[in-house]
Amino acid sequence: MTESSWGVKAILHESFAEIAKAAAHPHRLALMEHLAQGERNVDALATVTGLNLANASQHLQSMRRAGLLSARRDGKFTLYRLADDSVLDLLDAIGRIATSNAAAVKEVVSSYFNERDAMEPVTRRELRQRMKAGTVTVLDVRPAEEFALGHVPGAINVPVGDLKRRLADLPRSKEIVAYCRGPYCVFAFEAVAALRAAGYKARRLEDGLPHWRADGLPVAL
Amino acid sequence: MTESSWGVKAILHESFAEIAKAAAHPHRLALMEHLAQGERNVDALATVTGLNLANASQHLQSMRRAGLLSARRDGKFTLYRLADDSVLDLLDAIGRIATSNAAAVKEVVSSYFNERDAMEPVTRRELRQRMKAGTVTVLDVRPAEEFALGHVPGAINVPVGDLKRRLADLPRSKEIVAYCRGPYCVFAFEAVAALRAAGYKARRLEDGLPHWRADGLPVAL
DNA sequence: CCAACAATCAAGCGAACGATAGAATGATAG
DNA sequence: CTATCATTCTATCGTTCGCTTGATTGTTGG
Repeated sequence: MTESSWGVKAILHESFAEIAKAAAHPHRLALMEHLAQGERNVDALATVTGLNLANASQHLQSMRRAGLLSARRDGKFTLYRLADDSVLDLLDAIGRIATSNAAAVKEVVSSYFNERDAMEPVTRRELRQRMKAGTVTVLDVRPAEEFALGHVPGAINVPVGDLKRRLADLPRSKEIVAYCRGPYCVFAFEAVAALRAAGYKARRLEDGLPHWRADGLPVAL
Repeated sequence: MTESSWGVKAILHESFAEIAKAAAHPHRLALMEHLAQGERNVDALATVTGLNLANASQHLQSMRRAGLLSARRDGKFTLYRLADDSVLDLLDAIGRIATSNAAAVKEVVSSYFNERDAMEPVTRRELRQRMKAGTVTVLDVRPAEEFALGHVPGAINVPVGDLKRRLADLPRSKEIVAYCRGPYCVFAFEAVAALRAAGYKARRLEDGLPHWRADGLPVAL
């Protein structure tokens, strides 16, 4: 009985290691960040991450084998997506360890969080209430393709690169809440900084669309 | 502004990958499982995991560099421990993905969970209440050294290998709740099975001591 | 100061990984 | 049925990883 547990432990640790290994590459993390926004085909993912097609395909397959992704065929496209919301938890856990224990990350984060209180994010709960009350403008600063895969209902899509030239689209009367891909997507930080510089009252939403969706909150298409 | 974010993303993904990589090895996962029980020196960890000393030392150092572990010197010993409770979250997230998406793990888990309802674990909250009411015997089936590093107050320590010959130490009147190192430590499953075979009423505690401690519940020494 | 022990360091080896290019497969549209 | 496009497969090459061995550093106790 206890002899058998030797092998069991080994099997579990080996399986766990395969999952961690599948997440343990910068390119694969980038791919997952994009996949968290919604289903995408290989070519689109390769383009957006700047990877060679075959290379992207191999990374995606290795993550699929490990159980991080699932794939389905649609016509001549292979559409990949995150296997599960638990994959988001994994990414969150890694991020939390990084922000508290990795020097490089602490530095980057603090350079974006320099106005500590001011950058304090709006919670999903709070945003939901203020949306109902109509006291806030929601701004989605991701690229249009990602916006198209799902966004916070009523949000305005202005990719961060277009923000300066499209300030006129945004009402000055209400506070603006900006969001993007996730807790470590810098677009929302940059957007808030730019908006404030232009005299707007702006804050960012905690995390991004993937967490909003995983929380069971409504998503518009 | 948006040009700078290219590099920022790369830095973050690289740092995140280092953390995942540090967790992505069966031996390192085994080491962390033991460290979750409390501080240990290199030699003790090498022995308990069956690793060569230098090898264990190298694995521990790589995890320390990645921010998963911290170390302190005590006399001629180097005592390692988990850097943070967030490391437990990482291990949990990996485990959750494994149980839902990895074939090998699903098989192992289902073989231990074969009596689904019967194996349903006791929650920490429930155990705490029943401890106060005195309606339960708590059984710690980990090795004595780990018990010594901290255990649920009032728990009886009977390492799983000694269980059959020490059944007399356990009262038949109350239900027994067994726990060990964590959600994937098989000792508690085996103990519950053995106890039931001997006519006891027994269940296992959800997770193990590390989660009990991380939850802020009292730990005795 | 020296002997004993804990841990790390340094070098070397085989195995696994990651990227690339080119061939092969699968699916659709004419 | 063929041409085309999306993706995967195969082979290759350089790099990194993991383990072992033996030497080195650091700390304690006599």
